[in-house]
Amino acid sequence: MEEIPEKSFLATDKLIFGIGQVSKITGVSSRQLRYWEQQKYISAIQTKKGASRQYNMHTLIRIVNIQRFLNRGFTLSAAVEKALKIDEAAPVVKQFMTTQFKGLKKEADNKFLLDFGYLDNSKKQRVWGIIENGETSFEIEDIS
DNA sequence: GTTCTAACA
DNA sequence: TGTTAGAA
Repeated sequence: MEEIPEKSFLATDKLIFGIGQVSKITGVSSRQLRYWEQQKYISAIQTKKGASRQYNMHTLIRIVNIQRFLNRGFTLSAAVEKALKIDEAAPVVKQFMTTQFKGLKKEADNKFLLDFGYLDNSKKQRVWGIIENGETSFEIEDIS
């Protein structure tokens, strides 16, 4: 039997994409990808000589983020800085959500409640994240 | 057929 | 940044 990794069921770092795949997925031209690498904005998996470039999932996501900011009108260098902030925030947000997110309640087709657990140790109030029609907000429920 | 590097009507 | 060349 194949052993299943405990931290994540998908070994995302082992998913690799060629430059053509990345270009089609992200809409970033291969010319741009090579230029960005030259500018040290992104990096391909260590490869020999003039062999074809391969990118891991993290780099793919990074490329997607940079492209999104470019589409919003940012310059390349500004887009890279924005993407870098996301790279820093992602693991923190992930840790917070995995520990604090308790479950999901579907209240209607267009309304979901995210259970964020107790507000504090008094356990007298519960925090809900609300998402309704694309709008998000918080709500505190008093527990009697 | 795809990707690489280098160069530029 | 696009595109093109010749090579791998």
